[in-house]
Amino acid sequence: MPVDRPEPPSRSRSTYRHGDLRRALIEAALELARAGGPDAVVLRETTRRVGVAPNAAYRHFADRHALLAAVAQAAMARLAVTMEAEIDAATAHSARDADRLSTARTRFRAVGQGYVAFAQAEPGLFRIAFTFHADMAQAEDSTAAGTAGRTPFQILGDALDDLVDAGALDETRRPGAEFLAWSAVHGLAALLVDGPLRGLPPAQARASTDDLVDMIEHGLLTPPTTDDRQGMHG
Amino acid sequence: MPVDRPEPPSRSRSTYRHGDLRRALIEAALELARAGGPDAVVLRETTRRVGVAPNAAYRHFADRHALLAAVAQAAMARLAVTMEAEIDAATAHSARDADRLSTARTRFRAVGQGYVAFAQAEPGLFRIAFTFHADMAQAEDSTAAGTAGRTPFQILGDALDDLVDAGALDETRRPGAEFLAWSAVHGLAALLVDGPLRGLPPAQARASTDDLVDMIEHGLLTPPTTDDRQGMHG
DNA sequence: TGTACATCAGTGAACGCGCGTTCACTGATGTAC
DNA sequence: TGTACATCAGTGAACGCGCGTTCACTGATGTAC
Repeated sequence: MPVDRPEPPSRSRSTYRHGDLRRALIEAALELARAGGPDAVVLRETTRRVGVAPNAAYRHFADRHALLAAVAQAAMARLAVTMEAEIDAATAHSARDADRLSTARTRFRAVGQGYVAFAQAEPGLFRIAFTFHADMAQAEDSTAAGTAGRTPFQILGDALDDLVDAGALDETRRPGAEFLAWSAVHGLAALLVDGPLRGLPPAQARASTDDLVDMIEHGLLTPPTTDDRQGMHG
Repeated sequence: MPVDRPEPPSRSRSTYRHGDLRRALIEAALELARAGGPDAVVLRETTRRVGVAPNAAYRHFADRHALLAAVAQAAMARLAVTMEAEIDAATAHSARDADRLSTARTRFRAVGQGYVAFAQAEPGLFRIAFTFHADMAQAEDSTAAGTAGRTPFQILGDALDDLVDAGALDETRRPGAEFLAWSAVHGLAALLVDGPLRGLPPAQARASTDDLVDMIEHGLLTPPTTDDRQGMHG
């Protein structure tokens, strides 16, 4: 029978020394980050929560920074999950009578909503994801965890590609569009997390995000006119 | 001869005990923040740099947090100064043949450029300004330092008002426009400071900011169309 | 199947460090007479 | 002008704390024979 392989690691196994200390440490550290951001991720407290000696962490992480980096990566993965879920929910609603254009727009909007919703719901995780970012734009080692999965950056890029395919976004404006859209949405998220928009009710945050996505869409849609920067060159 | 006075004080004053310890501490702490962000602002190191006993700080600040808050306020003031300077430089260039519209646009663009330039040039100060923000949107105690001066938020608001006055921005879209524009520019700044755009050459950052401001202008200019969110309601 | 052995995940104790904050003080300053 | 005094900015020493990291170790595990 295909019984459990001699595999040491697993969630609730008592077969090995601990089971899966590395994963347990990351999860405990994630809880700390959730509550207090990057500064709250303290090695000793992490091991304490797992019920293990402080130095046991050094079997799995070179030092505190390595733990931080792993937590940041996990936080980024959670952001991606939230975004995917938001996309699924939004497209499921409008799947019936939606044409290609409106579907692409719905998806694009959901990308922004998911991003902002995560930042507001999990400010600590959002902050650590960017404090120790592992070059999110490059999706090189995103396959490390095996589950592959799109990064937030890839999710955004795909949504923009959809807009192009649906004819909502001119192909000539596609290059670099990620960074424009990303900046706008990230800025709102940051102001909600760390800035003067902290404490805004989620409903208002959603409305603001809608307005912001409108601005992005219109801004990206409109072809550049020649005299746009005349003030700079006059 | 004007030999060194017995003065313990800072600049050149010999009038009082130290002269102006509070200001000296804030300036030393600003240097720490410049180099290492909020976490680098350490009370003991601050007093050490000023050449004073650690507990001397408690004559001027209730605790470390109060020092941090003062540094954040000073950093925000420096951001405002950079923005004002950018505006002055930009409008001086185009002052000759510029009409009202292009002047308003130039000013608006300079607001964004100044903001992003400061973030890139002084990431440590930019970060502390927002980590311990004292409700920047409310300009209540901005007169505390005596120099009054507009806050970054006010500068942005005034630039938007100019756009409305010049006819570049529809009055109906003015309310809330600060937060849309601010989000976009702040996001780019944040990605440059803390995110995957870190290390982008200043020239490219300027170009990206121009693109972003274009997007904002177009996005704010275009009146909302009724079917914009059909994907959400279908 | 049983035994000897190598591996290496987690232990226990300790380290040096720098931190924020407190206490009772001291001595230069400005002021009242 | 001179003297006594109150003020309070800065001192010196100490505190308890929790941190990250190191060391030599131990003992359960998987493996070779």
